[in-house]
Amino acid sequence: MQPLFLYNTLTRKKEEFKALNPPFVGMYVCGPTVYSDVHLGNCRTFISFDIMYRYLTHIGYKVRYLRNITDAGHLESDGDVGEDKISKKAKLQQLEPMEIVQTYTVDFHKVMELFNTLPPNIEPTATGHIIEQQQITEEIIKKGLAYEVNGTVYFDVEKFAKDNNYTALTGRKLEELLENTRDLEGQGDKRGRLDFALWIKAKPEHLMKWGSQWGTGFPGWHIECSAMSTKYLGEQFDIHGGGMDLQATHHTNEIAQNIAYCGKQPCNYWLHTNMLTVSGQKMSKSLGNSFLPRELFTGNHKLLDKGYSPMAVKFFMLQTHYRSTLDFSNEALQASEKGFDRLMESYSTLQTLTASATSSEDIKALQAKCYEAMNDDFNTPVLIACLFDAARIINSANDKKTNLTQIDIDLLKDIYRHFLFDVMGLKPESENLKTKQVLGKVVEMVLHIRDKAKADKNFNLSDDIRNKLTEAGVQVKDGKEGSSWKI
RNA sequence: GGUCCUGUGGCCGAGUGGUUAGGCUCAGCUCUGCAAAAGCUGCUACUCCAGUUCGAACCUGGACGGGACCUCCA
Repeated sequence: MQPLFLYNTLTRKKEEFKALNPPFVGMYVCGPTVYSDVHLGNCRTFISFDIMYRYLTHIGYKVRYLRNITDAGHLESDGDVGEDKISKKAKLQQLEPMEIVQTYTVDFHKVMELFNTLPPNIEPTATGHIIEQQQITEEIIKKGLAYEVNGTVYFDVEKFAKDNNYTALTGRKLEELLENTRDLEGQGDKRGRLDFALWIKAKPEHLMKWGSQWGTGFPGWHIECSAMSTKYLGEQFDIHGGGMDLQATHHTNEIAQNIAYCGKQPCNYWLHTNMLTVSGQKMSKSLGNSFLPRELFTGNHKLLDKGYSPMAVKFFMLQTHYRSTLDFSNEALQASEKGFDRLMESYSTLQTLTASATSSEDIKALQAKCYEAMNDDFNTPVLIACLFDAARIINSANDKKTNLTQIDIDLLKDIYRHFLFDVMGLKPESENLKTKQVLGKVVEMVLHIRDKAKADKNFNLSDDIRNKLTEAGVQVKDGKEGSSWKI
């Protein structure tokens, strides 16, 4: 087994990974809330953890990878004010809450498939684990670390913090947190300002609600992850992941819940992915500066010059380490797109190389560098740099400027297969997409010629072009702003 | 305001106390009927100030800039 080092948020250091029960590894990643389209930040996080999953598997671990679907329970704010996001949207659109959930879950899966990520081994839903969440809540009350007021159950943070390090994940001081927590209106019946809800009493108009010993309500924001990770990975497992924005609140509270429930730290390694930015600002739903994966693929967004294929976007993301912020720009995307094409082209070239008797390159060393990169906290940018070295060697060999033995050629094929395809989950662009892009350009060109004809008042020609295009299945529409077309 | 992270060449982005990151762009060369592709070469960077050190982009302190979290978000 390769010695693997990863950066642990809990210790703020790179540590060698030691599985609790090798070769088995339990990994939990906080999944999406399915009340609207996934945006790219979500995608980046899930792509990052997909690659960790793939790499752990590649070096021989048997991984059970869980990623939940949050289909209930998230509030507009952390108190008992606000509304369940899903039922809010449902009321807005006159739909059943589960209809919203279904729509966005299906869409989420489609997008993740476009990015060629593997499905998790288990993808549990919050609504499917209400009982488990209630049981944990009940147990925490029994331990004296939660209390019920008017049908809502709160976690007693300050009491918990007396015997436990509540802020272990952030390294903050509890006193400072207490001082700096803003005084929000409608904090309800909380005793402490840091207390958070495990179970929330539902108002009559609330759509998603369940019966419980505390009355009709719904689960709090953090409890589902504790419930589902415990159920499927046990009280202690290896890796817990999520976006950095979850670190301070969601994960901190999740750890507190688990310790309160069973007295154990839920997991050894906490991994956090950094944010996506647009023009230097965090891309987020609430800021409204996010673009949807589909908008990125089609280029149908005011910030984008053109569309980028899912694989080009993924490659772009992987050229930055997962713990660095990644800024989206047209230039950067285009640079990645070209680089990705070149890399893929070199793989085709590799298939046609003829072997020499001797080798002038050290392919074994290159392979070792690839492993070294991934073993260093999944450093995909360095891995990609190594693959570009491979591409240069392949192209040189193709130009007969360097020599490779058959053994080296086979080894290069292994490197591409293992790292580019198996670990990073990249794949050649589908012909379909490329054909479409080319077709689009051809049609634009024909229409450009037609515009010239129109300008010269050569309407015989321009009409002929339009008729022929229509025959071919391309509908041309002339508007004030020029011609547009669709298939 | 508090806590933390960060500042690298035209752009994007790795990185280690002394040795080439890599990609894209640009220029030149080789190849080519011309291009394209590919290869080679070049443009050789580390916010500023001070300190530690034989030596710092990499360590320490300060300044300035950017960002995240503290409030729903991956």
